[in-house]
Amino acid sequence: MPGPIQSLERAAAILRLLAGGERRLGLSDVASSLGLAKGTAHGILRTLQQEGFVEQEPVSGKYQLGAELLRLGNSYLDVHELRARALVWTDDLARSSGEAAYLGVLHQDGVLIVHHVFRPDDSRQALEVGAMHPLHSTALGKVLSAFDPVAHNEVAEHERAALTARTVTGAAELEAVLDLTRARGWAADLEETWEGVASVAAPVYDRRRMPVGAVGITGAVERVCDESGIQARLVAAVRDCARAVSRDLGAARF
Amino acid sequence: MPGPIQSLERAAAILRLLAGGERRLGLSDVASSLGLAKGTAHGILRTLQQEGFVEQEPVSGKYQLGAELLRLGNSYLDVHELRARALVWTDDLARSSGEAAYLGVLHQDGVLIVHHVFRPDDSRQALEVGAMHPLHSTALGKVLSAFDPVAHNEVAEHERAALTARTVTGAAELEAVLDLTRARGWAADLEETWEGVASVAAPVYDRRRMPVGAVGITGAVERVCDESGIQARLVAAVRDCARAVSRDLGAARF
DNA sequence: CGATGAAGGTCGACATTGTCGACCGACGCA
DNA sequence: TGCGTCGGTCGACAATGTCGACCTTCATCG
Repeated sequence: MPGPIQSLERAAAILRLLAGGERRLGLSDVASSLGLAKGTAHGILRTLQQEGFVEQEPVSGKYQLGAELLRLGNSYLDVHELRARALVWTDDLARSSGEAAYLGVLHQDGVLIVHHVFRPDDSRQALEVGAMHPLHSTALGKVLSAFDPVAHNEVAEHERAALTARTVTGAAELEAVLDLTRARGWAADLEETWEGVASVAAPVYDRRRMPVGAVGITGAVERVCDESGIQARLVAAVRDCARAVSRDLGAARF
Repeated sequence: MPGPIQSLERAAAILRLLAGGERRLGLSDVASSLGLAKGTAHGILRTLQQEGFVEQEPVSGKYQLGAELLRLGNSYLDVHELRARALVWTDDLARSSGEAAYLGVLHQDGVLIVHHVFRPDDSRQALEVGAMHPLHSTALGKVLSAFDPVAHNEVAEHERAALTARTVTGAAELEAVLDLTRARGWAADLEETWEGVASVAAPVYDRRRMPVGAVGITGAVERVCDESGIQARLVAAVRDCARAVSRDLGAARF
């Protein structure tokens, strides 16, 4: 396999640096963070700016991400087949469950949210499309970790942060949770990611019966749970939705 | 000014090609569309794939945009100061007007939607963050064209498509509309972009009193208009919101 | 069923291209 | 007024990306 293109790798590293770090970075910050000569970093930044991938504050000269990324990210959603198929079903899921519905796919070491339907009753909710959620503590993440071998590797190799007192961080305990998930075909998150918030999710399969994503709902624990855990009707609604999307994608009947 | 980096320009062109064109493109399509040797195109695509900016369908080998773009686009929103300041005000605007509220900025030859609050009452609305709207026919676009010289150049130089029977396409007529917009400080779109849909928008200024974006509302023409055009209370609500955001950004009092 | 063409991908020689580090002017601070 | 740091430029050098021929695979078609 021939080598990758150096300047592109560096440009990608710069974009990630700008995305992850502080709000705005100066040229020298970028250069020293990545171990590049200032001239080199400047050339890359200048080109990225010209293409709209980064913007420069005219006063201070600091750099930040550019609008073209938002446009391209939106185009990604348009092309995404899983998302297109799931649109109508997740809408129904949110309506019937009364909670916010999510569609996520594996991306790097997390769950990338590619669709989000707001909870029907309420307003003032932040949109989370494009956000990343952890693999080891969310219902979506556990489903992917349980059914997708690549996700399983990721969750096994990465540090698992204790986000709340209930987060499962031990390798053996997590493995047991994933076994349970595989056995029953769905996963739950009972205040393991955010205090007071619970979620349920189930896997979506493509035409070759490979897991390609997960759908789920998230809501306040007192609405979503009863004395025995997640309410059975919500689990059923989520699983029905996952099956419906899978069928839309061409997976064989269950 | 030293030259831009060739491989980066080409990579950006490939991403735009994938974003704009058909759903998926093969290696040869990409190479011939951009006039590149197959080997060259392959090297760039391989690197972009490695970085997550494009994905390759394992069967068929065709390429499409990758998930990393969505993640970075989302990070762009996090960093965007105008958007951060506008979040709460546009929320209020949607609530008080009962219509969907939008925040847009100039990007290339269009309006890039960076925030969108759903209409409060109804569900089943498509999210439009990341979408591009035309400059010459939408209220947001007219506001930007009227107050931002760069946007004015763009709208003057580009072809203005007739999206509906009411779209203003002539240069002189558009200029008159923009003059009116400048004079009264807001713009309207009465079924000039979509049949049955009207919108109002007003400009947002930064601390140096430079126009940096526009806020507006959009809704069915029978709800938004009365016999004299856009309802006065809606115009007032939009202008109040724009002033509030501008004040938040540090613009002097009006 | 073998020929054919077009697909994605690889390879190695070449010289274009991006990189490096010294340098420049501007700004802010003491 | 001088120092330190900032963003940005310049030119030499060779590392780097590019090109076009070539390989394998697959679907098509005579």
